[in-house]
Amino acid sequence: MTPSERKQVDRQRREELILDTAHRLLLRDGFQNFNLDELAREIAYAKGTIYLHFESKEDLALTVVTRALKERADLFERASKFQGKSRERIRAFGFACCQFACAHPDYFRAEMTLKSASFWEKATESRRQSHMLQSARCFRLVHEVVKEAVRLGDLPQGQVSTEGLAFALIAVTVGSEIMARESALQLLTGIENPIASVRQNQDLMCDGMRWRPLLTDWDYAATDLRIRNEIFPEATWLSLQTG
Amino acid sequence: MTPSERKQVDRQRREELILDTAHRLLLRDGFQNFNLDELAREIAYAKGTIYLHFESKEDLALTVVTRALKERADLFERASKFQGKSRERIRAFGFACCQFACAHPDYFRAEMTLKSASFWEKATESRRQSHMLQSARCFRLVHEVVKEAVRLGDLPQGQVSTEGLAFALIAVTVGSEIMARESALQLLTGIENPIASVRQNQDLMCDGMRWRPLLTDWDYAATDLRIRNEIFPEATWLSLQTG
DNA sequence: CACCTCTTTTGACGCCAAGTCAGAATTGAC
DNA sequence: GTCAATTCTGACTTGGCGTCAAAAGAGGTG
Repeated sequence: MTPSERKQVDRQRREELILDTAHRLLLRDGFQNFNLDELAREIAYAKGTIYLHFESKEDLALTVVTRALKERADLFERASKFQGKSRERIRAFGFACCQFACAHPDYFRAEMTLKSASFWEKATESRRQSHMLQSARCFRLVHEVVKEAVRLGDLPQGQVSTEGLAFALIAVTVGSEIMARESALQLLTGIENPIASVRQNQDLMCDGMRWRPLLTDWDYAATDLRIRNEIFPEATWLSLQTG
Repeated sequence: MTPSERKQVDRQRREELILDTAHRLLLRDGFQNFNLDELAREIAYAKGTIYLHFESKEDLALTVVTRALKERADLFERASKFQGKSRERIRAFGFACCQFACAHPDYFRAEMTLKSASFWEKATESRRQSHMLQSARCFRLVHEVVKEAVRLGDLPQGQVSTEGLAFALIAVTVGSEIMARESALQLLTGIENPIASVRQNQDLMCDGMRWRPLLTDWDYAATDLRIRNEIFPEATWLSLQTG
């Protein structure tokens, strides 16, 4: 390893230290209260050093969020490997969503914050692009399964394009994840397990599309077990649903 | 009118001036860039005066957002008056959502921002409560129709509670409204008309619940016209959908 | 090792905006 | 007209983002 290579590696390591620490502080305090002086103290580098890596507080926060989004896309990638009927395959994505929601319960709240114009435009172009790239990965993986389902005849395509169907799945998922964490709404609806609500709504949406086999025509609990065993052996939340 | 009554009225008027102006500036600049010195200049009162009405910048922004949410609840209230089959009645809420989305396209983005802990806790208790009150009004109005649909046998109730079904409708709506305004996703999905996407997804969700009459078994275009004529004569967006 | 140059890191400082409060202005009673 | 009470004000304090001149470090040379 040449000295200049070593420098690169050191720099990378430092960037990860910044990101890990920033992630922790962001979770604890939220973006508004998240403080770069404190971050500098925690990582034992000067504040100026942070600005050697990131152009602004927003740029840093976007990078933290994009890292989480990449995890999501990676989980989706794994989910897409599941072998089975098309609706079982899309169910594996639902499983991935749960896995992700457990690891990053506040993800979508953060995602919404950073999409406000005043935030987004303060981040660097390259970081915005890499966020959109991960976002597109997620969409494409879902869309592929939808297209295959249509091709196989499991999913009747009426007026709505395959893109529109993929969008519907994403919308119901994101909406459920966000709203199920609303404490006021939890009280009103009596939701105890946000994850179960998300999956329930995904099921309703798939049934609405007439994506076969319908919920009542197949043992999806068995599918879930297969998904866990074959794709996400590390998943721990599944017991919440049945127990 | 006594002098003290007149004072009350003046104060109220001033509060509305603040809220109207703040609303405009918030839309233009977003919460981050929204500046109280500028607001003070625009309303031609000193900054201190703003603090006679609101405890903090967050408190003010929450009040602006709550005013919009009240409009939403009022539209829902009107929608609930529609006479027809239960699924037509819930469709009137979908119509109200569109009406609201036209008036406040950025509403949900703002709603998400203000629900982050660091924001929410800086507003006064009473303003938080009045936000939750309007939120609950929206939920209850939807929930009433769901319960009635179950009672009438239009909506089979399986595992999911009526609250869960109402939640599903809200989740798909909010999720669609938020995601349909994501410019990156618009590109990927080819969504041109966010409003149409929202309604489409609501339809899919209702079909998923087997809420009768199903989309294919009823002329809902005719229902939409009735809803407009009878409940929302001021609506202008409906032509977008058919045209 | 001493010296010099080039790179990297630093943290005190400038600046902007939220929130405060002592005093100015206004009101209304007598 | 005077005075007390109320209302309003905007200069000031505070806190945190982002900068940049200077300090520290790295590496080469005699």
